[in-house]
Amino acid sequence: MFALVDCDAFFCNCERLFREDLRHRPVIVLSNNDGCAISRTREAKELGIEMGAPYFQIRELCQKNNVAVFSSNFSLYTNISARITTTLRRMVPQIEVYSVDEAFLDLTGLNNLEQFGRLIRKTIQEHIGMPVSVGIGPTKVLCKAACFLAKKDLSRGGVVSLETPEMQDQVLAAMPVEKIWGIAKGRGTKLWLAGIKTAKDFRDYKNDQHIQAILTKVGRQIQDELRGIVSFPLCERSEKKKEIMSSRTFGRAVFDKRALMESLATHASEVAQELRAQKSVCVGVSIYLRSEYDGHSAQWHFQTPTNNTFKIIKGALRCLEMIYIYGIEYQKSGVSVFSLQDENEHTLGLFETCDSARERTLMQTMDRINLREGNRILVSMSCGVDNREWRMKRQFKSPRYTTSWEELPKCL
DNA sequence: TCTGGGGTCCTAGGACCC
DNA sequence: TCTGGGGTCCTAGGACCC
Repeated sequence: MFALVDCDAFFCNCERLFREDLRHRPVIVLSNNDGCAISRTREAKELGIEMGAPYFQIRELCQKNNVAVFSSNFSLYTNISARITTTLRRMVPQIEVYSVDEAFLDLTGLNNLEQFGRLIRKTIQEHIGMPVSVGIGPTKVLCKAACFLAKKDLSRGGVVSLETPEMQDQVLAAMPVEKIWGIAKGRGTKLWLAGIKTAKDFRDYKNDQHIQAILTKVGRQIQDELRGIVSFPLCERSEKKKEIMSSRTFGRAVFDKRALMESLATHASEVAQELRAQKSVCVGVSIYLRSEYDGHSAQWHFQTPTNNTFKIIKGALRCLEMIYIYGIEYQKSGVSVFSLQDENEHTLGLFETCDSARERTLMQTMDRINLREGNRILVSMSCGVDNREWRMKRQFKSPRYTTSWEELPKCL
């Protein structure tokens, strides 16, 4: 048996720890540039503030209802998270820290699990002051389902156990399929089309091959977990990240290449620092730019096995340079980039005219969206990179494969 | 005017090899 | 004009998570 310990409205409750006066007030925490709400307390949810709601749309609502609004403070949240982890480690032999606000616990050998769940809840509340919900079950997916109910149904006191088949039946039958851990909109729609609407429908669906076909291996694993068969064992996560990214949207439109270079250098050194902290060496760097303005993006990769800040910055800047050259080359050669849009002006894809591979993609996309006669398709055109309004999203990534110097020859 | 940032895993398909 | 079979490795892109 496992347990999932999941903090309630984690970022908000971190802020509340230092503000007694906020205890009963609605609180939200905003993303970078105060763009949108990324954490809401129950009181804020009740006001109708959705996850990811743009702040400019809810500002008035917040003012009217005396909502306490915070910009995010990630170093604080990381610190609180570490304290919770330490407390949990004292209570069970093995835990897997799944994210900043969640951990799975191995409950093997324990009795009275529901009671133990309540003890965990009480301990974290007393030691740190953080409210948590606990879900207990034979697999991680079932723990998640239990936790989902623990958060939703307050009468359960924040702890739900799915130890018995009867409880599993009851909870899964009331759970829409897209609420299952690992099933979101994309997979949810596919299941819906197969007539599978609840978690119980999914668990009891007999045609495993069909699930394999529409949801691939992951879908089958999730289905097994719902049946109580462990597909995702508890694992102490490797401290070594496979990719390290630093990215931030600009607060305002950026046209200036120098400004891009400067912020790229800052990101590059952040990434390099983290890379060395985990004693890794990157295989290369890549950068990714996207203009929210017209949806165009550009990326470039550069192979450079290093952990040296200077070299990483240089690599990133070189990528940027290549993007500029690449863009300008496009203009010179007269190649146009077309974006295909539907009648609502949603971009369906970007295509170049003189590339057969892209043309194939275009055809496939046309097939996929099932063009019917009478559909209005807008084709807009743009080319080049320079003078573009780079507003969104400049990412700097160390590559997928990070390793130690000793292992380096293997990945070259 | 204003919609985050950081990750993981899987698959398809291309390039390449014998 | 015809055009094997089997394998590996890599990458882009999709889907999902918090």
